[in-house]
Amino acid sequence: MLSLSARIRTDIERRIVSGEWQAGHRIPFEHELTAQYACSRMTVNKALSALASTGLIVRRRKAGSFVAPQPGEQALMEIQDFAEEAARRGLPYHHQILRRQVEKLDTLRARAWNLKRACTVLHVECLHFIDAIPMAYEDRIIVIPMAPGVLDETFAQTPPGTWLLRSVPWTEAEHVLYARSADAALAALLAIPEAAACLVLERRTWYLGKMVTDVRISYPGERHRLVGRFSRTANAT
Amino acid sequence: MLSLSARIRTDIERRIVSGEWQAGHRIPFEHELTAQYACSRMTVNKALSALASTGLIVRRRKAGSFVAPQPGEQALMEIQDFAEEAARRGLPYHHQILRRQVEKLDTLRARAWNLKRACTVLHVECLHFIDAIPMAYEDRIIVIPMAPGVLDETFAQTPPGTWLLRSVPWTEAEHVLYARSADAALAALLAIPEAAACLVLERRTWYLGKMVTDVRISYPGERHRLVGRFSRTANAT
DNA sequence: TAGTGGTCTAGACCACCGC
DNA sequence: CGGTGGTCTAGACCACTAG
Repeated sequence: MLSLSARIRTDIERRIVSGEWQAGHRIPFEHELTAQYACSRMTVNKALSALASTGLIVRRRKAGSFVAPQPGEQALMEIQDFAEEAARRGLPYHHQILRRQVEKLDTLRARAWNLKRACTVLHVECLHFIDAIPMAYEDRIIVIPMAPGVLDETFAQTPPGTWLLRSVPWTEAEHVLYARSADAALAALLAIPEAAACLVLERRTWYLGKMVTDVRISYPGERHRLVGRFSRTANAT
Repeated sequence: MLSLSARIRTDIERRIVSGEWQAGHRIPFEHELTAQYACSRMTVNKALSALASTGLIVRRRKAGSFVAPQPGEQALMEIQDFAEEAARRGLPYHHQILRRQVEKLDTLRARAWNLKRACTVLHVECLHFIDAIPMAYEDRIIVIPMAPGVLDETFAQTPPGTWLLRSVPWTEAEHVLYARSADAALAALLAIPEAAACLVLERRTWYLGKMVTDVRISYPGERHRLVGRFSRTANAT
């Protein structure tokens, strides 16, 4: 049993994550929702304030409330976009697609990718360069039905991670971080000595409980650091 | 200019992080705060609800509102307590203090520890064992004035990270993660081959803008993984 | 300037739960 | 049982800002 304000909030949330209301879409005014749900303005305000505090919407006096432009990742989630990172540092970025093919995963191989069932996926490998130096090797599968349009995308212009962030909604994610020594193949790709230490980030993303993508990104240990910031001060009002 | 409900919230927040109100302390009832701040109950309720949603307090009908037992870390912050991790996995834990000495850091050495000024600190090195296998090497400095009582603590019973978590409040933290190859000394301590890949976590913690502690924890890459989970669904009501 | 969100009031009813 | 928090109402005044 949800409270009315919680129901209003989840109703709006669902429309946003489903893509029905895209970034920039204007949410009904408080007085409209008041009429729609037959409740007082305070109840609506509580729902919208909660959404604003999570960053899902932004509110402007006189203008209204709008779906926030960025799906708004948090902390360590932000590290994904290499092009953006390079731009911040004023360095040129490019990427290179090493593989892009549809694969049928049998049960065994599916399990290796943390999928429960056999499945048809798009398998992509990609190298990321910042200032012409290889900064990361990305090995990724994308569950095709979860990413409509992915088969029309070559990733020539936009690397797969960036494309997915822009095109596919997600609700849950998991990161796993560990260090390993580069094998010969990885060392060659990243132009580092064999057995050099690498930082490996595995990221799995779901939408409403269904796997969207599973990616393993390997960074040369000496060239990359992941940074996360935390604050315990509440971020309201 | 803070709103009244925000002021009530930060007033209570400050008493909690300062230690004036310890875990389990009962916060004044809503009607008491209503009288104290000469405002309506809704205003007080908004402040307390916000604190409850961040996990800083817990609220129980008929009983009242209480400072939450755990200071409530988030996501990757939780990885710090080895004893707890070992207990979850049903394995024995112990630690070994390799160094514990007061040091005067000159400006140069202070900068190496990310401190801006010369400073007197407690320097601690510690090895963590799970199931008798070395799981991490910890190299830490503690800014003595920020951790009252630290000079009376030998860390024989409680490792420094756990002691700090329990004894010293913090408001901001930063994590930096990277991979490196173990040098001879680290390899010997962790009982791994020289040049094996290690995951290094640097964590800096501040209280109201002043550095509390700076720690570098090195994990054998093959023996440890850091996991973080994220969800975009709001976690209220 | 008019309309929006930001905040607050002084009530109200209810569910829950410790006594 | 009585007191607490959970939620909601039907107003109100104000600050901000887009048009």
